[in-house]
Amino acid sequence: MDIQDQLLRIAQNTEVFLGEDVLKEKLAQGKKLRVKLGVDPTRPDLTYGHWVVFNKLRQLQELGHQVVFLIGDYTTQIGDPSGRSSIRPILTPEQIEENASTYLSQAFKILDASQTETHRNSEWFSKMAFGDLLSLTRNVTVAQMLERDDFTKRYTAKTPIALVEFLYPVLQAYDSVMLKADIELGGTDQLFNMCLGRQFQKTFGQTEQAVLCMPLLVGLDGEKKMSKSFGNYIAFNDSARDMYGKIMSISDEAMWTYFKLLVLESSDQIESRRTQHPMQMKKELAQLLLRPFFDETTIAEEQKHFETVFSKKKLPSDMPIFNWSHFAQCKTLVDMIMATKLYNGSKKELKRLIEQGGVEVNEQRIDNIVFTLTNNTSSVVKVGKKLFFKVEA
RNA sequence: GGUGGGGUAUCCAAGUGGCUAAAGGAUGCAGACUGUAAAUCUGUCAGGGUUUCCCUUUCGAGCGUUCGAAUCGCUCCCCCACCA
Repeated sequence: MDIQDQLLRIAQNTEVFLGEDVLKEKLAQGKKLRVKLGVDPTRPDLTYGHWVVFNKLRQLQELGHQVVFLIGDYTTQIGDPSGRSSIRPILTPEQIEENASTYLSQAFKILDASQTETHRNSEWFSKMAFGDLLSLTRNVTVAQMLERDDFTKRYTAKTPIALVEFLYPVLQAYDSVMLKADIELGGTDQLFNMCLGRQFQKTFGQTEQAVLCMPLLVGLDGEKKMSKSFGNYIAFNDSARDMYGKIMSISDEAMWTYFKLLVLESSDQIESRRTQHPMQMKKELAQLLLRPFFDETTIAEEQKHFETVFSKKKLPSDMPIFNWSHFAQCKTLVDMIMATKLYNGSKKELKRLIEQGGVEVNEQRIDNIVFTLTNNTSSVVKVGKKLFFKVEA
């Protein structure tokens, strides 16, 4: 592939692309580029939000470049004080290792493991002398720090910023120096840190890394970025059923960005999809997005389940079964539902749900909270939109 | 270090002695309408019970004043701003 095409490929879907000239030169020399991605091992569960970044890494692998995962084990041990999560417990090295390996095994569902190199930043930071850290911090000014978007926001909103938080960008930037990164990848929220990496590399006499910011994938609510802390995510570890259901529940508008960022379809392809029924397109999206994680049979089953339960409003073919003996202590239906442990709200919430018509027995709505099933008869109970179970004699 | 302002439920935020399990938003959940989309409307949103009512816990933490405290007093913890 010629250099211009490679650059186009690299730039595809990026929100920010800095350092194109330097990159072009390196490509002209036929250099195998080192592509850095920093990984925060506090939360091992990956979401589709990460997929956007992995897609870019995979593209770069396909172009023959070297992906370097940096596990921020050292920075994690200090404990991330950002936002309100300052209470977050500091992880032990064992936990960090475990998280890191979970992270990688999930990542390799999208990426080629054989073309990936991993490092830990404890390799250099654990040996670093305090004086060296001090001279690193000399390279950055406070005004510069405050320019970082989220610091600006927090500062003007008068929410606290801990002093350590200023060190994070510094450490991350130094990682780029140690890894001799040619490209660093991240979400747009990483822009500042990655630019600082460029600055540091220059100070250390290296060529500046190119910076690629991938857009943040919008979450299930259709507004905020997909993130565990907002609860609007689809996780790589979700069950096929959850994944399918969650994809079907995204908004039509968000669906097109999913096609673009996750499936990597061109705008022509997406335009032609727009002319068709959105629901049908969403089903296709779900199929495409489940493929790296599940086999075709499972996907087909989940599609069928979805159609039965939600489109036709019929009962699902499989549901948990409980024997009557399980409910020996139960007086009312409410007690029985609680006894299955499938409902994860309070008893009071469940009663409210019944009062509002959210509970059915044998497809008949229940409207009083003292409702009782006839002993030793088989019934199907539906609680809310998604929870079903069967009671058998 | 000095001065001033603050800490209320998942989040934002009102409330300065009883009518307050605490206004109003937002989010969530359920119902209607649908395509488990969006929009809209309605209800609900601390826990438990023998459920037109009763009990328990909750307004940063603790102690106190009072028949009665989110509200008043004392001590402590934390945050913000300005000045240094």
